[in-house]
Amino acid sequence: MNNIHVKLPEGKTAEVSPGLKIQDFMSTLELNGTVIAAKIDGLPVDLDRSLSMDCTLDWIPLNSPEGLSILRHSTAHLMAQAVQSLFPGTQVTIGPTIEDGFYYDFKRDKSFTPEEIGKIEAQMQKLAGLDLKVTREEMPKEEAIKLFHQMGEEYKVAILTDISEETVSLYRQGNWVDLCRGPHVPSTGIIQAFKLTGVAGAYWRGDEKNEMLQRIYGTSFPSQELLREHLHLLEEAKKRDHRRLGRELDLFSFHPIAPASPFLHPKGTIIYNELISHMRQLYLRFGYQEVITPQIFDVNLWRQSGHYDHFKENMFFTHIEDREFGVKPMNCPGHTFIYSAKKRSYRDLPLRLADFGRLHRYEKSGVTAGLTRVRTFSQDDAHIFCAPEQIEAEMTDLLKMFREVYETFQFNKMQVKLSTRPEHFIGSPETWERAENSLAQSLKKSGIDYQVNEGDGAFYGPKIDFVVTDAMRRGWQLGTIQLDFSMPERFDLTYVTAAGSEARPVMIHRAILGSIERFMGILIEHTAGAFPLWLAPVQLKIMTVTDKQKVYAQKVYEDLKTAGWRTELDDRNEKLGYKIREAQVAKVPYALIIGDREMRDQTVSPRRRGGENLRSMSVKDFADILKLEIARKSGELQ
RNA sequence: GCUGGCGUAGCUCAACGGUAGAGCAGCUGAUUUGUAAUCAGCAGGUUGUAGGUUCAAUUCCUAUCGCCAGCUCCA
Repeated sequence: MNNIHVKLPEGKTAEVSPGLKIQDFMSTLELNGTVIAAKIDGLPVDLDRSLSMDCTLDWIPLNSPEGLSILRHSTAHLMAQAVQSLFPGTQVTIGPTIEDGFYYDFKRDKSFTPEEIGKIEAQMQKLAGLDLKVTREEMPKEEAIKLFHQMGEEYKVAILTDISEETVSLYRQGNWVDLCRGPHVPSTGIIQAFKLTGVAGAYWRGDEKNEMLQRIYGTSFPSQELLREHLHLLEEAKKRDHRRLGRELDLFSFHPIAPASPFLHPKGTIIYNELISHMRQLYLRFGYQEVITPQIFDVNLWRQSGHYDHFKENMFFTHIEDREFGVKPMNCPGHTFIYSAKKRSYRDLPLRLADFGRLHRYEKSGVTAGLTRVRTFSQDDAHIFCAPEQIEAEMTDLLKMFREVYETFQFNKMQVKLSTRPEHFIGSPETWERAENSLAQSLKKSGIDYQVNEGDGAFYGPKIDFVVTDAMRRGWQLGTIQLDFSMPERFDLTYVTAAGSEARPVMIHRAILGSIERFMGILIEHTAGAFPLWLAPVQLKIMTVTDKQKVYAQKVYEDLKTAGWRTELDDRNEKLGYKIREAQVAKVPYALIIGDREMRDQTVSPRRRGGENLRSMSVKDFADILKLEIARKSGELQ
């Protein structure tokens, strides 16, 4: 038989005899690092795969993203093997790789206790220590169904039934076998550094109508060191958790008396109000008018708007004088009444109404979390009533505004998603198409890259969602722009065109920060609580070195306070280092040190949060620096 | 809502069938201090709530509320 030609990375070609296993071929080469799988013509395969024809061969090293994913998938198998050896009768279902780890869902009547998780980990160590060979075999689907049926693995049978291919692959390690596409590590000994990180219930096929399975989460790394690093990173993220910082910095609290409803403390309220006043400044520039609308409406409003049908289980209701009222979960229906309070002309459009009104949504217990999912909140909400032909111009303005806002908060990476017509929709397909096109058009015109989420739009119109990346490289969906043809219809909104005929306006729902509360939570984690000067609840902390400077410090304090700076005075009889530390821990942007020298020269010595010392200067000079920093609204991220 | 875990002083945690202890924070006093913690003393708790088992419950059991991790949902 003729030899075959194998193209290797870096352009080399090797001639090998057909049937040679990749791993045997590998041993003839000098490879750097650990290769745990390979690619034949771009398709990932196991190392025990035989080379049968001319091909291009690539290596998948353990420390590559693909290699890591294979390692984790194999670790999931190792875990499943451990579970089934320890708890016979437990059925396996699926066990995919996820970001930073993997999970495996099991069918077992009892859930796994922490002690059992420990045992599973130990068993995994043992199985890894045996360095079991992981081998692939293929068989006809029907045969596999029989096999898994015999084994009592009914979930695997269900998965197999849904597979369209006629041949499926199985992986064996020791006496354990699983249905899997692969590839996998060549032997279990490669799996060294792993940890099981959690247990949780999960519905079979992600449907809450299905039975609940027991999910075990875990993660796996090429080395103990990398695993430790990862766990350390998790610890760091915990330190930035806004719930923890919210308490430590005295920003907000929660109480069982009002579940999932934040109490904003004075310092948290400053941030909240600064965020709103920041948006108000933009509204002035972008032509918005702020309105205030009722909190509670007759349920008929919610019937008319369609929210009652779709979301009544998420609304709060109250009954009085034989009328039923619903607490508003959103502002838009209220705004239609301002629109239609008088006869509108095309000259009124676009009409941009902004509302920071408090909203209440009954979020199911179990889904709420800190500030990021609450039952009462407000949004930087606005509705733009415009003529259909104005959509594109409005969009251009909006995109500009969105970008500007996110840049201010140093969310420098922004991902944009355009969601199109869903299965169930209202309005005509033509209107939808026109709307989707104008959204896409404006995005392109503004030079914004976006991805299309087919069929993910709201039932009343297409939308654009904005996802930003924070300092911990986590994505957060913040803003949204939604076109709405339904609400103007339902509330019979009209305007008189230039030609004198009646026409239907379009409504654009939009929020940039989204929920202010949630945005605060995200911002706290993004900045690690070290807010830029303009947002900092306490901007300056004046501290004396000894009691001798008390009077002068008091005067400096009064001056800065009168000038409008949020200032605190620390003239306690404590050592300077102690005071500095407190200010630093409280993440106050500037500490102003006042000792004998400053008193003599009538100056202050500013120290920036983080340790940088500025030269001594007069209060006036310092205030100028502050003003500049405020004007830029900038700040370094920690 | 579902699965599991956890509720002890303001915070972080200890004690574990014999009615609770530390550090930090707080208060008082001493110290007068120059860029991330001076020392000493004092005070602080119906052990989330309600039942039950027991001679005795913070500890064991049940229910309930809340929080946490996921799942489902998110106009």
